[in-house]
Amino acid sequence: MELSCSTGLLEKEARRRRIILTQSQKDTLRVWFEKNPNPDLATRGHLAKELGISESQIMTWFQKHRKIRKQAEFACCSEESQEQEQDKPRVKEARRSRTHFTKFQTDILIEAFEKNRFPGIVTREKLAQQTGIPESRIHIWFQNRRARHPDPGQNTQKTPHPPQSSQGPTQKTVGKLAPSKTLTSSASVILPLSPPHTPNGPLDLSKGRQKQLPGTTLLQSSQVVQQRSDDQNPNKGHLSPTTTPGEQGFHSQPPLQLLTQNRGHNPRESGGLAVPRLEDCTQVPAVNQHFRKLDQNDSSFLQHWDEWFGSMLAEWMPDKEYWSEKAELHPWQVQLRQLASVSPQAHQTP
DNA sequence: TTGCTAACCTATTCAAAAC
DNA sequence: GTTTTGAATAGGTTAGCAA
Repeated sequence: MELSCSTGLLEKEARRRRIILTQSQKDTLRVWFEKNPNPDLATRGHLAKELGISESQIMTWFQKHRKIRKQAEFACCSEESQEQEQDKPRVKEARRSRTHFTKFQTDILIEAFEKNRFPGIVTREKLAQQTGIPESRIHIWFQNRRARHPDPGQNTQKTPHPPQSSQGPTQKTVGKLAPSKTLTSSASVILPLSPPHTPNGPLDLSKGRQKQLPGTTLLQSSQVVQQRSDDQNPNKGHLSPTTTPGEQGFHSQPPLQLLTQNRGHNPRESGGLAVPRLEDCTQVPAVNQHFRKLDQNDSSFLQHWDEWFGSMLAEWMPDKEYWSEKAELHPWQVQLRQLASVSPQAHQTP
Protein backbone atom coordinates (compact mmCIF):
# COMPACT_ATOMS: atom_id res chain seq x y z
CA MET A 1 0.00 0.00 0.00
CA GLU A 2 1.31 3.38 -0.84
CA LEU A 3 0.12 6.89 -0.98
CA SER A 4 0.87 8.30 -4.33
CA CYS A 5 1.43 11.77 -2.99
CA SER A 6 4.16 10.57 -0.75
CA THR A 7 6.75 9.63 -3.27
CA GLY A 8 8.19 11.14 -6.35
CA LEU A 9 8.97 7.75 -7.76
CA LEU A 10 5.43 6.99 -8.64
CA GLU A 11 4.06 7.49 -12.06
CA LYS A 12 1.83 10.37 -12.84
CA GLU A 13 -1.42 9.82 -11.09
CA ALA A 14 -4.58 9.43 -13.07
CA ARG A 15 -6.50 12.59 -12.42
CA ARG A 16 -9.78 11.12 -13.43
CA ARG A 17 -11.41 7.82 -13.94
CA ARG A 18 -13.83 8.03 -16.76
CA ILE A 19 -16.88 5.85 -16.65
CA ILE A 20 -18.88 5.43 -19.82
CA LEU A 21 -22.57 5.30 -19.12
CA THR A 22 -24.56 2.65 -20.89
CA GLN A 23 -27.50 3.59 -23.08
CA SER A 24 -29.96 2.23 -20.54
CA GLN A 25 -28.32 4.27 -17.81
CA LYS A 26 -28.55 7.38 -19.94
CA ASP A 27 -32.18 6.66 -20.76
CA THR A 28 -33.01 6.34 -17.11
CA LEU A 29 -31.22 9.57 -16.32
CA ARG A 30 -33.04 11.38 -19.11
CA VAL A 31 -36.39 10.23 -17.79
CA TRP A 32 -35.54 11.57 -14.37
CA PHE A 33 -34.09 14.73 -15.84
CA GLU A 34 -37.38 15.42 -17.59
CA LYS A 35 -39.17 15.00 -14.30
CA ASN A 36 -36.77 17.17 -12.37
CA PRO A 37 -33.49 18.62 -13.63
CA ASN A 38 -32.47 19.42 -10.06
CA PRO A 39 -32.89 16.15 -8.21
CA ASP A 40 -32.61 16.20 -4.48
CA LEU A 41 -30.27 14.09 -2.46
CA ALA A 42 -32.69 11.24 -2.00
CA THR A 43 -33.37 11.05 -5.72
CA ARG A 44 -29.68 11.10 -6.54
CA GLY A 45 -29.10 8.35 -4.04
CA HIS A 46 -31.91 6.33 -5.52
CA LEU A 47 -30.52 6.76 -9.01
CA ALA A 48 -27.02 5.92 -7.86
CA LYS A 49 -28.29 2.72 -6.36
CA GLU A 50 -30.44 1.85 -9.34
CA LEU A 51 -27.77 2.56 -11.94
CA GLY A 52 -24.81 1.31 -10.00
CA ILE A 53 -22.83 4.53 -10.31
CA SER A 54 -21.78 7.02 -7.72
CA GLU A 55 -23.98 9.83 -6.59
CA SER A 56 -21.36 12.34 -7.61
CA GLN A 57 -21.52 10.98 -11.13
CA ILE A 58 -25.26 11.40 -11.07
CA MET A 59 -24.71 14.98 -10.04
CA THR A 60 -22.15 15.55 -12.76
CA TRP A 61 -24.51 14.15 -15.37
CA PHE A 62 -27.34 16.41 -14.27
CA GLN A 63 -25.03 19.41 -14.19
CA LYS A 64 -23.96 18.76 -17.72
CA HIS A 65 -27.49 18.31 -18.97
CA ARG A 66 -28.75 21.41 -17.25
CA LYS A 67 -26.02 23.25 -19.08
CA ILE A 68 -26.90 21.62 -22.38
CA ARG A 69 -30.55 22.39 -21.96
CA LYS A 70 -29.84 25.96 -21.04
CA GLN A 71 -27.70 26.42 -24.11
CA ALA A 72 -30.37 24.85 -26.29
CA GLU A 73 -33.02 27.09 -24.84
CA PHE A 74 -30.88 30.13 -25.36
CA ALA A 75 -30.29 29.17 -28.95
CA CYS A 76 -33.75 28.28 -30.06
CA CYS A 77 -36.34 29.47 -27.65
CA SER A 78 -38.01 32.81 -27.44
CA GLU A 79 -37.34 35.23 -24.64
CA GLU A 80 -40.90 34.70 -23.62
CA SER A 81 -40.45 31.04 -22.91
CA GLN A 82 -37.24 31.80 -21.03
CA GLU A 83 -39.08 34.29 -18.89
CA GLN A 84 -41.74 31.71 -18.25
CA GLU A 85 -39.06 29.31 -17.16
CA GLN A 86 -37.61 31.91 -14.82
CA ASP A 87 -41.00 32.65 -13.39
CA LYS A 88 -41.47 29.06 -12.32
CA PRO A 89 -41.19 28.85 -8.59
CA ARG A 90 -38.06 26.94 -7.82
CA VAL A 91 -38.82 24.14 -5.42
CA LYS A 92 -36.26 24.08 -2.66
CA GLU A 93 -34.51 20.75 -2.82
CA ALA A 94 -33.29 18.91 0.20
CA ARG A 95 -29.62 19.49 0.74
CA ARG A 96 -27.29 16.84 1.95
CA SER A 97 -26.96 17.13 5.65
CA ARG A 98 -23.77 18.79 6.63
CA THR A 99 -20.97 16.33 7.18
CA HIS A 100 -19.05 16.73 10.39
CA PHE A 101 -15.47 15.69 10.06
CA THR A 102 -13.67 14.49 13.11
CA LYS A 103 -10.38 16.04 14.03
CA PHE A 104 -8.61 12.92 12.95
CA GLN A 105 -10.25 13.01 9.56
CA THR A 106 -9.55 16.71 9.17
CA ASP A 107 -5.93 16.24 10.12
CA ILE A 108 -5.49 13.57 7.51
CA LEU A 109 -7.09 15.76 4.88
CA ILE A 110 -5.03 18.77 5.84
CA GLU A 111 -1.87 16.72 5.69
CA ALA A 112 -2.82 15.50 2.26
CA PHE A 113 -3.75 19.01 1.20
CA GLU A 114 -0.40 20.34 2.24
CA LYS A 115 1.30 17.72 0.17
CA ASN A 116 -0.95 18.02 -2.81
CA ARG A 117 -3.69 20.54 -3.41
CA PHE A 118 -4.96 18.62 -6.41
CA PRO A 119 -5.23 14.98 -5.50
CA GLY A 120 -6.18 12.63 -8.28
CA ILE A 121 -8.78 9.97 -8.09
CA VAL A 122 -6.42 7.37 -6.65
CA THR A 123 -5.29 9.62 -3.83
CA ARG A 124 -8.83 10.69 -3.08
CA GLU A 125 -9.96 7.12 -2.88
CA LYS A 126 -7.11 6.29 -0.56
CA LEU A 127 -8.01 9.20 1.64
CA ALA A 128 -11.57 7.97 1.57
CA GLN A 129 -10.39 4.61 2.80
CA GLN A 130 -8.24 6.11 5.50
CA THR A 131 -10.79 8.54 6.80
CA GLY A 132 -14.05 6.76 6.11
CA ILE A 133 -15.28 9.83 4.27
CA PRO A 134 -16.91 9.24 0.89
CA GLU A 135 -14.67 10.18 -1.99
CA SER A 136 -17.18 12.71 -3.25
CA ARG A 137 -17.02 14.54 0.08
CA ILE A 138 -13.24 14.54 -0.07
CA HIS A 139 -13.44 16.01 -3.52
CA ILE A 140 -15.67 18.79 -2.23
CA TRP A 141 -13.47 19.29 0.79
CA PHE A 142 -10.45 19.87 -1.43
CA GLN A 143 -12.42 22.27 -3.60
CA ASN A 144 -13.50 24.29 -0.62
CA ARG A 145 -10.06 24.16 0.87
CA ARG A 146 -8.42 25.41 -2.31
CA ALA A 147 -10.93 28.22 -2.54
CA ARG A 148 -10.42 29.33 1.04
CA HIS A 149 -6.75 28.68 1.49
CA PRO A 150 -5.00 30.15 -1.54
CA ASP A 151 -1.64 28.71 -2.27
CA PRO A 152 0.84 31.17 -0.71
CA GLY A 153 3.40 30.16 -3.27
CA GLN A 154 1.22 31.36 -6.10
CA ASN A 155 -0.51 34.32 -4.59
CA THR A 156 0.58 36.67 -7.31
CA GLN A 157 -0.94 34.72 -10.12
CA LYS A 158 -3.86 32.44 -9.98
CA THR A 159 -3.51 29.14 -11.71
CA PRO A 160 -6.78 28.41 -13.44
CA HIS A 161 -5.99 24.75 -13.74
CA PRO A 162 -4.15 22.26 -11.64
CA PRO A 163 -0.79 20.89 -12.61
CA GLN A 164 -1.05 18.01 -14.98
CA SER A 165 0.76 15.77 -12.63
CA SER A 166 -0.34 15.65 -9.09
CA GLN A 167 2.94 14.02 -8.22
CA GLY A 168 5.00 17.09 -8.85
CA PRO A 169 6.71 19.19 -6.24
CA THR A 170 4.27 20.14 -3.62
CA GLN A 171 3.74 23.46 -1.98
CA LYS A 172 3.65 23.54 1.73
CA THR A 173 1.05 25.54 3.49
CA VAL A 174 2.53 27.44 6.35
CA GLY A 175 1.57 29.29 9.44
CA LYS A 176 -1.83 28.99 10.95
CA LEU A 177 -2.88 26.32 8.55
CA ALA A 178 -0.47 23.81 9.94
CA PRO A 179 -2.54 21.00 11.34
CA SER A 180 -2.51 20.15 14.93
CA LYS A 181 -0.82 16.86 15.47
CA THR A 182 -2.45 16.25 18.79
CA LEU A 183 -5.75 14.88 19.79
CA THR A 184 -7.66 16.04 22.75
CA SER A 185 -9.04 13.45 25.06
CA SER A 186 -12.51 14.18 23.81
CA ALA A 187 -11.57 13.98 20.19
CA SER A 188 -13.29 11.25 18.33
CA VAL A 189 -11.10 8.95 16.41
CA ILE A 190 -11.85 6.91 13.40
CA LEU A 191 -8.89 4.77 12.79
CA PRO A 192 -8.00 3.56 9.38
CA LEU A 193 -7.25 0.29 11.02
CA SER A 194 -5.53 -1.85 8.54
CA PRO A 195 -2.67 -4.06 9.54
CA PRO A 196 -0.33 -4.80 6.68
CA HIS A 197 -1.73 -8.23 6.08
CA THR A 198 -5.33 -7.22 6.01
CA PRO A 199 -7.59 -5.20 3.78
CA ASN A 200 -8.22 -1.64 4.64
CA GLY A 201 -10.89 -0.81 7.07
CA PRO A 202 -11.60 1.79 9.67
CA LEU A 203 -12.30 1.23 13.25
CA ASP A 204 -13.92 3.70 15.49
CA LEU A 205 -12.13 3.35 18.75
CA SER A 206 -14.00 6.16 20.31
CA LYS A 207 -16.93 3.80 20.62
CA GLY A 208 -19.66 6.24 21.19
CA ARG A 209 -17.64 9.30 21.88
CA GLN A 210 -17.72 10.47 18.37
CA LYS A 211 -18.73 14.04 18.11
CA GLN A 212 -20.99 13.17 15.24
CA LEU A 213 -24.38 14.60 15.98
CA PRO A 214 -27.62 12.71 15.62
CA GLY A 215 -28.83 13.03 12.11
CA THR A 216 -25.42 13.69 10.73
CA THR A 217 -24.78 11.80 7.58
CA LEU A 218 -21.55 9.96 7.62
CA LEU A 219 -22.26 7.33 5.08
CA GLN A 220 -23.98 8.21 1.95
CA SER A 221 -24.91 6.68 -1.30
CA SER A 222 -22.02 8.38 -3.00
CA GLN A 223 -19.86 5.88 -1.29
CA VAL A 224 -20.61 3.55 -4.10
CA VAL A 225 -17.12 4.23 -5.27
CA GLN A 226 -16.35 3.75 -8.87
CA GLN A 227 -13.59 1.32 -9.34
CA ARG A 228 -12.32 0.12 -12.63
CA SER A 229 -9.64 -2.29 -13.50
CA ASP A 230 -7.02 0.37 -13.35
CA ASP A 231 -3.36 -0.41 -13.42
CA GLN A 232 -2.68 2.73 -11.53
CA ASN A 233 -4.89 1.70 -8.74
CA PRO A 234 -2.95 -0.25 -6.20
CA ASN A 235 -6.10 -1.04 -4.30
CA LYS A 236 -7.21 -3.31 -7.03
CA GLY A 237 -6.24 -6.39 -5.16
CA HIS A 238 -8.20 -5.47 -2.09
CA LEU A 239 -11.48 -4.78 -3.73
CA SER A 240 -14.14 -7.13 -4.82
CA PRO A 241 -15.51 -5.52 -7.92
CA THR A 242 -18.82 -6.66 -9.12
CA THR A 243 -19.61 -6.21 -12.73
CA THR A 244 -22.81 -4.67 -13.86
CA PRO A 245 -24.20 -6.06 -17.09
CA GLY A 246 -23.63 -3.69 -19.92
CA GLU A 247 -21.18 -1.55 -18.04
CA GLN A 248 -17.75 -0.93 -19.37
CA GLY A 249 -16.31 -0.40 -16.00
CA PHE A 250 -17.39 -1.99 -12.82
CA HIS A 251 -18.18 -0.68 -9.47
CA SER A 252 -17.02 -2.06 -6.27
CA GLN A 253 -18.36 -2.30 -2.87
CA PRO A 254 -17.39 0.69 -0.86
CA PRO A 255 -13.84 0.30 0.31
CA LEU A 256 -14.94 0.39 3.84
CA GLN A 257 -17.81 0.78 6.10
CA LEU A 258 -17.51 3.49 8.62
CA LEU A 259 -18.33 2.14 11.98
CA THR A 260 -20.68 4.49 13.64
CA GLN A 261 -20.81 5.65 17.16
CA ASN A 262 -22.85 3.06 18.89
CA ARG A 263 -21.08 -0.20 18.74
CA GLY A 264 -23.53 -3.01 19.06
CA HIS A 265 -26.35 -0.73 18.22
CA ASN A 266 -28.24 -1.50 15.10
CA PRO A 267 -27.31 1.28 12.69
CA ARG A 268 -30.64 0.95 10.98
CA GLU A 269 -32.29 2.10 14.13
CA SER A 270 -30.23 5.18 14.61
CA GLY A 271 -32.59 7.19 12.46
CA GLY A 272 -32.34 10.82 11.59
CA LEU A 273 -30.89 10.29 8.16
CA ALA A 274 -32.61 11.94 5.30
CA VAL A 275 -30.90 9.78 2.74
CA PRO A 276 -30.92 6.08 2.12
CA ARG A 277 -28.40 4.46 4.35
CA LEU A 278 -25.40 2.95 2.76
CA GLU A 279 -26.31 -0.50 3.94
CA ASP A 280 -29.41 -0.19 1.84
CA CYS A 281 -27.34 0.48 -1.21
CA THR A 282 -24.37 -1.74 -0.86
CA GLN A 283 -23.24 -4.74 1.00
CA VAL A 284 -21.21 -4.30 4.11
CA PRO A 285 -17.74 -5.57 3.41
CA ALA A 286 -16.85 -8.59 5.42
CA VAL A 287 -13.70 -6.85 6.44
CA ASN A 288 -15.57 -4.70 8.88
CA GLN A 289 -16.97 -7.71 10.61
CA HIS A 290 -13.42 -8.90 10.84
CA PHE A 291 -12.31 -5.74 12.50
CA ARG A 292 -15.20 -5.68 14.87
CA LYS A 293 -14.07 -9.06 16.09
CA LEU A 294 -10.45 -8.13 16.00
CA ASP A 295 -11.07 -5.02 17.99
CA GLN A 296 -12.92 -6.80 20.70
CA ASN A 297 -11.21 -10.13 20.93
CA ASP A 298 -7.76 -10.02 19.53
CA SER A 299 -5.15 -9.20 22.11
CA SER A 300 -2.63 -8.54 19.38
CA PHE A 301 -4.68 -5.68 18.15
CA LEU A 302 -2.31 -3.05 19.47
CA GLN A 303 0.63 -4.74 17.89
CA HIS A 304 -1.14 -4.89 14.55
CA TRP A 305 -2.15 -1.34 14.94
CA ASP A 306 1.33 -0.08 15.74
CA GLU A 307 2.86 -1.98 12.89
CA TRP A 308 0.33 -0.80 10.44
CA PHE A 309 0.16 2.75 11.63
CA GLY A 310 3.90 3.02 11.51
CA SER A 311 4.03 1.75 7.98
CA MET A 312 1.23 4.09 7.00
CA LEU A 313 3.08 7.08 8.38
CA ALA A 314 6.28 5.97 6.74
CA GLU A 315 4.57 5.89 3.40
CA TRP A 316 2.48 8.91 3.87
CA MET A 317 4.91 11.26 5.49
CA PRO A 318 8.32 10.09 4.39
CA ASP A 319 9.90 13.29 5.60
CA LYS A 320 8.84 12.62 9.14
CA GLU A 321 10.12 10.08 11.58
CA TYR A 322 7.06 9.26 13.60
CA TRP A 323 7.32 5.61 12.74
CA SER A 324 10.91 5.28 13.70
CA GLU A 325 11.57 2.97 16.58
CA LYS A 326 13.99 5.51 17.92
CA ALA A 327 11.60 8.35 17.59
CA GLU A 328 9.12 9.23 20.21
CA LEU A 329 5.60 8.07 19.71
CA HIS A 330 3.55 10.36 17.62
CA PRO A 331 0.93 12.13 19.73
CA TRP A 332 -1.70 10.33 17.70
CA GLN A 333 -0.19 7.05 18.64
CA VAL A 334 -0.14 7.96 22.29
CA GLN A 335 -3.76 9.00 22.20
CA LEU A 336 -4.81 6.05 20.15
CA ARG A 337 -3.02 3.62 22.38
CA GLN A 338 -4.82 5.09 25.33
CA LEU A 339 -8.13 4.81 23.58
CA ALA A 340 -7.44 1.36 22.26
CA SER A 341 -6.27 0.04 25.56
CA VAL A 342 -9.63 0.70 27.14
CA SER A 343 -12.18 -2.06 26.85
CA PRO A 344 -14.82 -1.51 24.19
CA GLN A 345 -17.57 -1.43 26.78
CA ALA A 346 -15.91 1.45 28.53
CA HIS A 347 -16.67 3.70 25.60
CA GLN A 348 -20.17 2.66 24.92
CA THR A 349 -22.79 5.21 25.41
CA PRO A 350 -25.30 4.19 28.04
C1' DT B 1 -7.88 12.93 -36.06
C1' DT B 2 -12.17 14.34 -34.42
C1' DG B 3 -16.38 14.60 -31.74
C1' DC B 4 -18.63 13.42 -27.67
C1' DT B 5 -18.91 13.73 -22.94
C1' DA B 6 -17.42 12.36 -18.10
C1' DA B 7 -14.52 14.44 -14.95
C1' DC B 8 -12.46 18.19 -13.53
C1' DC B 9 -11.74 23.10 -12.27
C1' DT B 10 -12.85 28.03 -10.21
C1' DA B 11 -16.04 31.32 -8.57
C1' DT B 12 -19.91 32.13 -6.12
C1' DT B 13 -23.69 31.44 -3.14
C1' DC B 14 -26.40 29.17 0.38
C1' DA B 15 -26.86 27.52 4.89
C1' DA B 16 -25.81 24.71 9.21
C1' DA B 17 -23.23 24.86 13.18
C1' DA B 18 -20.07 26.96 16.24
C1' DC B 19 -18.67 30.96 18.53
C1' DG C 1 -24.88 38.60 14.90
C1' DT C 2 -20.61 36.84 13.02
C1' DT C 3 -17.55 33.37 11.48
C1' DT C 4 -16.42 29.03 9.66
C1' DT C 5 -16.98 25.68 6.42
C1' DG C 6 -19.68 21.82 3.99
C1' DA C 7 -22.83 21.64 0.03
C1' DA C 8 -24.54 23.10 -4.29
C1' DT C 9 -24.58 25.54 -8.60
C1' DA C 10 -22.98 27.76 -13.06
C1' DG C 11 -19.93 27.90 -16.53
C1' DG C 12 -15.65 26.77 -18.52
C1' DT C 13 -11.70 23.31 -19.53
C1' DT C 14 -9.39 18.85 -19.88
C1' DA C 15 -8.87 14.36 -21.27
C1' DG C 16 -10.52 9.39 -22.21
C1' DC C 17 -12.73 6.81 -25.57
C1' DA C 18 -15.14 5.41 -29.85
C1' DA C 19 -15.80 6.23 -34.59
